[in-house]
Amino acid sequence: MPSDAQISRLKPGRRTDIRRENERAILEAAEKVFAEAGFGGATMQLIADMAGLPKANLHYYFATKEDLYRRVVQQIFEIWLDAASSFDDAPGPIEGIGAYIDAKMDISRTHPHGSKVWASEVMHGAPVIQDYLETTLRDWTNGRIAVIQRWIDEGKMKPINPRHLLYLLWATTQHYADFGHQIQTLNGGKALSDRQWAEAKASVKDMVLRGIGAIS
Amino acid sequence: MPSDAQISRLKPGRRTDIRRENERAILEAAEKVFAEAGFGGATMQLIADMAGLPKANLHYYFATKEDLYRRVVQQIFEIWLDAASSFDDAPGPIEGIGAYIDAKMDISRTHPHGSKVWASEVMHGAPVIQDYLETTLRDWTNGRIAVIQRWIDEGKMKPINPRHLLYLLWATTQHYADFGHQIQTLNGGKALSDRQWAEAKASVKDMVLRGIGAIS
DNA sequence: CCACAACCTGACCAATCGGTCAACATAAAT
DNA sequence: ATTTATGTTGACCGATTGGTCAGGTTGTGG
Repeated sequence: MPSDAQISRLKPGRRTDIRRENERAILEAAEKVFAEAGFGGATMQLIADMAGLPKANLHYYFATKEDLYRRVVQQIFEIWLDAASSFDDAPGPIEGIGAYIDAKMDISRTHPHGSKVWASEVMHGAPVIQDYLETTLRDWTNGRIAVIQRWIDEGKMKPINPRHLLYLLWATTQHYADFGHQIQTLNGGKALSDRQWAEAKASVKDMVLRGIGAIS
Repeated sequence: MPSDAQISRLKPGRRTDIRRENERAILEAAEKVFAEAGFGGATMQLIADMAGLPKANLHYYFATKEDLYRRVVQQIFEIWLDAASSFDDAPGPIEGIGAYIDAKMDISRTHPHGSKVWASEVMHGAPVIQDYLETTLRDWTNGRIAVIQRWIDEGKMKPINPRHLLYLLWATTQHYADFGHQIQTLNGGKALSDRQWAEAKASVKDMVLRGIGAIS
């Protein structure tokens, strides 16, 4: 059940700002509601309440529930793609994969809702972002596999399967967002502290980098 | 959208068999529908159709949608707990964690729907299995952490953080079920073959066991 | 100041869904 | 054979939901 904390929403006078500000508030509320209730369980009324707008006003900015949902999914996808820059200009796996883990873990902490919406979307067969998987994500994946393979050829890491390394990285980093509730419960009901997050990041980096033979 | 392939359902004459067989067909259909549509998106009508029963008959065996859902979630949880036996009587991490990865990966292949339902349940804040997390799962987790710590103390693996190792194991193994659609898309739209599954299991075990210093 | 476009919203509607129920069918017990 | 408990089902209902719309308000360019 989504908490009923309302998303802050300013009321600027200028026309362009009104549109930008309302769309931002709606998207922020929608991300949270879709994450906590799923697409089918989410209601436009609840999103409207959390954004501090009447429901009819939502449909003025986003024609349908699907439109709104699609925007939320695209948002987290773009954030993840940006985080991939850490990968490119790195001299080796310690820097590249280490920075990628840092970036993905940071996103799991700052954007847990978006991560859950993405997970839910994929679990349901990616009905709205299938084309992204087949184009952008596939290209991105093949590019990183090539980079990892180069590091292997250069003897900077063991000859592991680059594809399954990527899956392990995605799975582990996103787990801290998608299964955050389970982790919190196993942490005595308390959210991970700054120190515990740092410990998590260090642990993941340590195990992964040793697992691929980049460190001993 | 769930595929409309109907669950096979026999029609035995004996009373006890009728109950058992119908409940089995309903649970099998429900697991698939809940996984593919989420709790909110699933409809009793669709589950009934897939089980080959009229909707009213569902409510004869399961009073409410929540009752049916709860049974599905408990089912996968028990399957996972059984898989943990691999952990206990192992002399060290190579055998124990290796066998655990094998078992969890096998479950991801044979019970992908159940895994997704569990993931969805946890992502939504575990509204129906919160008590399981706080009791059974917590006890189980603490028990395995103790086993791993013992292996560390005995010098059989590096002093990594046992809790985050468990999270990495859960995340990675379940990823092959929960994100199976994404993996399939990145595999040219084809489900992983037997050979590819074996490669996945070997890759995960290789990276993890080296990551914890159990192998070099 | 005026006119137009953008923005806002309460009331409403058709469709869908979880769940109920009364009537009926069948298998097992007596 | 008769009774009884269990299983089956179409029809139905109240509640909820996504989406619409007519009429109003507000900002902005001329």
